[in-house]
This record gives sequence, C-alpha cells and structure tokens, in this order.
Amino acid sequence: MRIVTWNVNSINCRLDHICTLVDQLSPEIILLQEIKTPAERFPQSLLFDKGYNCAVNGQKSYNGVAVLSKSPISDVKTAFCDQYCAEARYIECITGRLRVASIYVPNGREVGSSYYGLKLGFMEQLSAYLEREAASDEYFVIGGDFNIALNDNDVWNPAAFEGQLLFTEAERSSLKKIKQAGLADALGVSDQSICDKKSNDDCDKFTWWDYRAGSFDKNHGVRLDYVFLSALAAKCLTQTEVLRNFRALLRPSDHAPVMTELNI
DNA sequence: ATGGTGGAGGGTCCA
Repeated sequence: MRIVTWNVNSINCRLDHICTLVDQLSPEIILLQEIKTPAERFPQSLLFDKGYNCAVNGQKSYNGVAVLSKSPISDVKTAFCDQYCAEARYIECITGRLRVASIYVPNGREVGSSYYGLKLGFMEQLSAYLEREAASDEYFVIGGDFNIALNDNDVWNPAAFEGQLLFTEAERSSLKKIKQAGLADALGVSDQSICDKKSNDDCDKFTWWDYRAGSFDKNHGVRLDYVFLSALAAKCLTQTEVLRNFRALLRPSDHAPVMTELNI
C-alpha cells in the first residue's frame, strides 16, 4: 500500500495536481498539510468521488491538515497534547490497520523569536507524545512538513545554512529526538558517514524548493518533509521516494509529495 | 540592502 504525504500550499489551488497524483499512483492514504481552508470549504465530495474518505482539521487562510483514505476513518484526534492547539497543525486517525497522523510543524519565522520558541516547544511535546506512540504495538505512520532539515545533506548548501532557520542545532536535535523515540525515518537519511559526496544524486531527498530565485531549476532544495514509522510499520517498508515531478508542474506547490510503500 | 514568488483575501500576513 502507498502512503503519500504532501504540503500542498492550498488544497483548492492544488486540486488538479492531487487528481493527477490519485490517477497515476492511487495511494491508499494521503496526508495533506497547508490546506489553508476551513473544513466547510474542503473539497470533500470531489475527493469522495475519487474514492477517499476525509478527516479534516481546517483553518481559514493558514495551516490546516487532513487525512484522505480509501478505508473508513475513525478515532479522529486534532491534538497531540493540550497545548499548541490554536492553529490547525495536527490530525490523527485510525484507518484500515493503521494509525496515521498528518503534521505541519510551525516554521519559526526567525531564529530566537517567540515563534521560534514555540516551534521548539511544539517539537518537545511532539517527541514526548511519539515516544509513547512508538512504545505501543501499532502500525503507526506520521508524515508531514516538519520544517527542519535533519542532516547536512538535507540542505543544498550546508555552509550557508549554518545557524539559519530550519537548520539550527536546536531544531535538528528536536527532530533527532523523534528518531530516538523509536520511529524510523522512511526516506532513509543518507547521512554523511554513508554518503560523503555532494552530487545531484545526493539531492534527490529534497522535498521543498523556495518559489523565489529559481530555486527548483538550480536544485536549491531542502528536505523538510518526513515520514516516520513505528517498528511494526517499519518492518513492512519497501520503498520511499520524493515525487519531484510534481514540483515541476505548472503552478506547483513549493513542496513535492513523498510516497512511502508498505507491504501490509 | 532588498528582492526574488506564491497563497489567502481584499490589509497585509505568512512562508
């Protein structure tokens, strides 16, 4: 079964691309971020006609996450703790044999700002929650835009990114805590010890390219989107890839989808 | 030093 996570940067702007994805790959589950619309304006009936049930945590203009699944959806939760609920950044549910979550971690805006502090607090609470989730014996999958680059080769120019937003030590260590909690990084980070060259082949794990300055054409990308798997789910992992052709379409999202295949 | 682009919504804010 295929699970796709995708920061679409407005669901209503990206409907054509989502339909293309569905027609080409027919994923069982699609985790969406930055839908940028309240639930009542989410295109639920169109997606239902495409074969998907929807769970939506919507918000006007900003943020917003959703889960689409071919299987029935139950046990929907829109928070992982009792803080950080003012913005629609999390949704979790049970569908089929899986518990899945779609997450949109705050950007942080500026290193040292109050928003940056909130981002680190958000990640702290998240890793505490996921530690409990990882310890449970479930097929658990969380995917989304974590707004953090984990390793040096997850940014196009590590020297230039040093100390910058998305790449500070504090952000990176907060993301490492999720791995330490016992969840597997499905896209399989090729860390510097395994992969020491800096070629274009190395950069196929980028998932985001800024709209500005021709970043995509220059492959000035960053890996911001991740899929993490519980031990049980990780045993079923067969493949993960970035669908970067969706970033090359006309009027694209600034993020490419990430597709994970599980043999369940 | 700033802008470079795009989305939401009809101001600017946000990324």
